[in-house]
Amino acid sequence: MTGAAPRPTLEAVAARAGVSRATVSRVVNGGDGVREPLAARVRRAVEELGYVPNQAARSLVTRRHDAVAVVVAEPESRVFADPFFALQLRGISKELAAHDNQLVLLLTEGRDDHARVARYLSGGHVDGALVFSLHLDDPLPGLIQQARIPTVFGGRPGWRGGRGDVVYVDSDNRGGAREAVRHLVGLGRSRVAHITGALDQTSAVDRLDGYRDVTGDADPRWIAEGDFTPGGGEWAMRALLDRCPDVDAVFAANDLTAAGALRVLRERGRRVPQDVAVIGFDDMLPVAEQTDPPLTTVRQDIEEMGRLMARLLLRGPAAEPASVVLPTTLVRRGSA
Amino acid sequence: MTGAAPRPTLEAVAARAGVSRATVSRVVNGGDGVREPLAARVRRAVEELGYVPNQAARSLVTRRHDAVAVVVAEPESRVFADPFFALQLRGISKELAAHDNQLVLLLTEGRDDHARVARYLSGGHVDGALVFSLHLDDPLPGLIQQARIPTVFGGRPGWRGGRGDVVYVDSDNRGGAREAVRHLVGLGRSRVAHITGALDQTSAVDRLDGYRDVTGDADPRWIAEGDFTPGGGEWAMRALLDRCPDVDAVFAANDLTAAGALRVLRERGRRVPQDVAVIGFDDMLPVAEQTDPPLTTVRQDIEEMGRLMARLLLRGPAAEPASVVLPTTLVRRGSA
DNA sequence: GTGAAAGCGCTAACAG
DNA sequence: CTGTTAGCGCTTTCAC
Repeated sequence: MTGAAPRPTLEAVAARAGVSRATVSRVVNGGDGVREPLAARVRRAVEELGYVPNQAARSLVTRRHDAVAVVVAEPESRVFADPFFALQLRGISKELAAHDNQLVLLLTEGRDDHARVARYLSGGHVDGALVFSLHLDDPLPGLIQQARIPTVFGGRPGWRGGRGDVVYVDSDNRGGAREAVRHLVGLGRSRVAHITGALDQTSAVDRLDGYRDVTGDADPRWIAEGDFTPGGGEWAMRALLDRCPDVDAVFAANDLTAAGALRVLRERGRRVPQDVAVIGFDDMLPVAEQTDPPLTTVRQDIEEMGRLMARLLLRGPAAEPASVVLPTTLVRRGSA
Repeated sequence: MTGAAPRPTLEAVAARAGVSRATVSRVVNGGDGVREPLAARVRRAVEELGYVPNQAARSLVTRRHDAVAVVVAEPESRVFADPFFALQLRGISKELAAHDNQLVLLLTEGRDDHARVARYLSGGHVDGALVFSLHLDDPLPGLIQQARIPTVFGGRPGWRGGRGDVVYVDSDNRGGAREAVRHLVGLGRSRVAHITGALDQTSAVDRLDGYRDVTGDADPRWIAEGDFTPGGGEWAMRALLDRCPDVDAVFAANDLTAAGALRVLRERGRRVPQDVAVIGFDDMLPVAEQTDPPLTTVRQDIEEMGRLMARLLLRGPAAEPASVVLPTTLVRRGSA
């Protein structure tokens, strides 16, 4: 494919306006230092010809692209199902727009795509990349680091051999988890269980660590593995009730998991919070406010995380690369 | 932001390998017509220097980008909630990957974004655009046509003044709707109602037209406006039952709507399909197979639509621009 | 303030 | 086969 009709060049505009290419260039890029009558003539010529600068040519000399790639190493099916990601993307989108940068979303599904994405990033199409490294064993982050373009990760990357100089934005998962569990303990609960998230994601591991920080070497039977989905929450809650019928509190790795757990608790006739107190994580309003009872949960500002990722990337390599860990806050509702 | 360390150029590789730039270029681009020993030397130099071609420079001369933009004129929130879109995107993604093209997803939310997207498309970053023009009054399609790059629309664009030469891929919404309603009539149903989709989308309008094709000038009270969501389906079904208690069949504009309608029917004690037969549209498996009873519905191959859009775009302006309307098929399950 | 000239890094004829 | 030579369209010193 070869773009449609030949589009007018700077040269053409210059000829039409009776000035030099340099002058047109100046006008097109803000117009400082060009006297008004001339500038007006140039603008008219641009208008008449429908001139649009060729970005490839421009980038070739400026080495800037005013575009940022967002790389998601997940099949669309998952990406598009995850409200968490949508929120983060919105934050990114807003921040980039404010800096007049174009957001370029690169989806990868499978090995072949990795190579293409790596090539795209190294190829000089974008000024930087925002990468979601959702899984511990994802090879993409490594590939991207080799592309040697400024990169900010969403969530602490957990890939083995992670070098020290990666920049990421994350919530204080461990601290938030601690606060949740402490709250349960403060409520007088002494048999606090935990339903984990998918343990190939650092967020799940960190929350588990936070739980352990408070409970110490708790009986491992009080830890049930989930996967951040309601179904996983149900399954784990059942297992938990079967092996520890006297559980009196549950800290779930996220709100969806908690929602699943709540369903099972009701099904088994446990009252929440009287018999079993439940705390989630995320504070996704559509979930947390709709459950019965409304969910006490650890809030993280997801959209802000996205915004911050973009900001960190755009500020360039000037400031030393410092990751940011955002604080979380406990939101009390009815479930604990 | 200014890309990181200065990256090696063709020149550098040529110097290191002791050949000319042209030779390196040949090797890098497939290597035909370069004798093996030389080619090997070049490859080693490329390797050692970590050379990656500068795409801006390449595009400047080839006028190709091997990248295609997918433009979605919807806020992320909606895009990411819609499984329909995810499926289409998957089809596109696969087809583009097969042709070694990079998919660049451009999201727009609000006026400001439109300008940026238009600029991006005109700026020569991509070889073409795939555009989802979901709403009748969307200004984006018009803007994009002005960008004068090859474009294929997803779904018949309904914008006023639509020129004749737009290329789009769509399902035979009208024909599918006709088949559904005819099926209901063939079942002996004589009071067939319709719950529409969001009528600012052509797909909803076309399905309504198909319904009318069969029912003729039916009493307008048998038509209730929905919005493609389960909630809308519930609401519309209630209205329908209130004003036409003797309704014996419902054609819903999509499966989600049908699912909502089914809930209300059960709630009101109507048996499906004995008292009221129900047909949906889409055949989204997770929905259609999970309802009770399983949903009879009009299937469209959504992923194939995506694939086709990409194929149409990639084949270039060679073949005359012909839109494609894919056939639908009625899938019989339990509800009608 | 404005223009002339020199490239940015690469590919594509065209010679040899 | 390989090297030489022109640019692609734009920005950017540097003179005027």
